[in-house]
Amino acid sequence: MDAGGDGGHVPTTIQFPVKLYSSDHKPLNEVDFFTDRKDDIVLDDRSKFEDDDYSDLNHKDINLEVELETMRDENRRLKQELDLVKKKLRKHEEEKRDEDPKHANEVDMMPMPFIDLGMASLEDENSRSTSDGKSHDERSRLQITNIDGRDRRDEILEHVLPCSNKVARLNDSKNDGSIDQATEATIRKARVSVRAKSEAPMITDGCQWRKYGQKMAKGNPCPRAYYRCTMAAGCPVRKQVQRCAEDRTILITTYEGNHNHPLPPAAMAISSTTSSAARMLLTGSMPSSDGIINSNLLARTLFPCSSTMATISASAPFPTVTLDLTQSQNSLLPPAGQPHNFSGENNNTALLPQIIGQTLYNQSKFSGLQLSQDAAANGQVSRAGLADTLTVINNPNFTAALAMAISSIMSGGGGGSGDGGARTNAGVNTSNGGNNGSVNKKDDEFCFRRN
DNA sequence: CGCTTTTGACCGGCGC
DNA sequence: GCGCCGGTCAAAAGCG
Repeated sequence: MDAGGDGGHVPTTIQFPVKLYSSDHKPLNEVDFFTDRKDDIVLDDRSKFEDDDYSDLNHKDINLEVELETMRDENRRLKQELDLVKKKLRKHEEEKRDEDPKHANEVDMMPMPFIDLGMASLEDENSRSTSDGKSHDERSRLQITNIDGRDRRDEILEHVLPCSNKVARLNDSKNDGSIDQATEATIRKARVSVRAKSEAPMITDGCQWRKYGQKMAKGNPCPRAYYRCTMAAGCPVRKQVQRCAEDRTILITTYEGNHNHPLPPAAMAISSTTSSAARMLLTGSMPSSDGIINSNLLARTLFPCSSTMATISASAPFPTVTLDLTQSQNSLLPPAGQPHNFSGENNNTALLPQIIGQTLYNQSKFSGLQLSQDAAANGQVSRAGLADTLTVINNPNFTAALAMAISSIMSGGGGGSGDGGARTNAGVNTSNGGNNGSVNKKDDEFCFRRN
């Protein structure tokens, strides 16, 4: 995300709502995705496309059919892979339970092999909370490599890094740990941007920052300030702060990187959220431009109760998640002139953790499957949405990342009450990348906004 | 005096 | 190769 892109993109909204049904017309959210029925998912497009309509399918439609079929094949393959992994996991779990009953629930909590989710603070927490003394990172690697006795990291990596052609594939890095480094490098490039109305020069997010630079960015009369985390020596986390060009009351804070030190609870929520979002952005993608769509699905999955909030730019080299709090400012943010405080130290505090916690809480209840009730009500469908959905739910990293995100929020005190209403307008917005004379043409943004 | 901020210079990536 | 641009560095200045 860059200044120009932040500064007033007005995305064109194209809706791709979708409701999924299994082959026996059972709503998909009631379907066990980890059964064979997953392959039988069909799109309930009857409300939109009558049979006669298919005769009018143009080449794009046909291409979509081909893509969809390809996607189904891929899903079958992934499912078989997943089944195999599940069997191995069960076996592993049983063996582990036999060995040491106190580990009995460990696999349940992390039901799939997953890449290091890498939030330093969470790793710290995990390492503290586990009795075997292994860090989360260590255990992740063990799971990846020991599930069936062979190294599966390449396969998993295929799910993690497909969205960026510029990220080196690590075919030669099976045994030296460089996968983690490369993944981390990619993750570091992923950014999370928070848009919030504020008269204060900087939002209070619980961390200590030192300003190390300021630049005028093209297309924005407001300077962009660069900050580095100073809570620990060598902490790689940086953030950029800039006012929106079109509405200077909007403060845009862009975070990049993962802290290498424990965080205070105040900073924990936003840090883990940005990290989780960034990782989900990267993990929920496909090898083509469709990856962007998947990322959007993640956005509306991750933030089901606030479709105006989540914006994801998945394009390389800096995929970016934007949390737009300006839409809900009246109820969520303190009055103009007061610094925003996400630290949970006063009455209106923990706002961001609350938002995120609530959305993740909702997500945890709906498992990411009840994606578009509104869409179904409107009778709108999308084949791209189907492929999109199938890929995401087939991605082991999705669940793992989601679980980690949820656990991070819960442990960070941002659980939120949750309204249970995972409603979302599954609108996929596309901007032309020229948002307000965009500085960075590399970011093609796909946004969600309530119409 | 030590820390932070400011600000011009420098560097690397990218497009033409 | 050149220019543009974003990002970073580091010396100087400011501040408590």
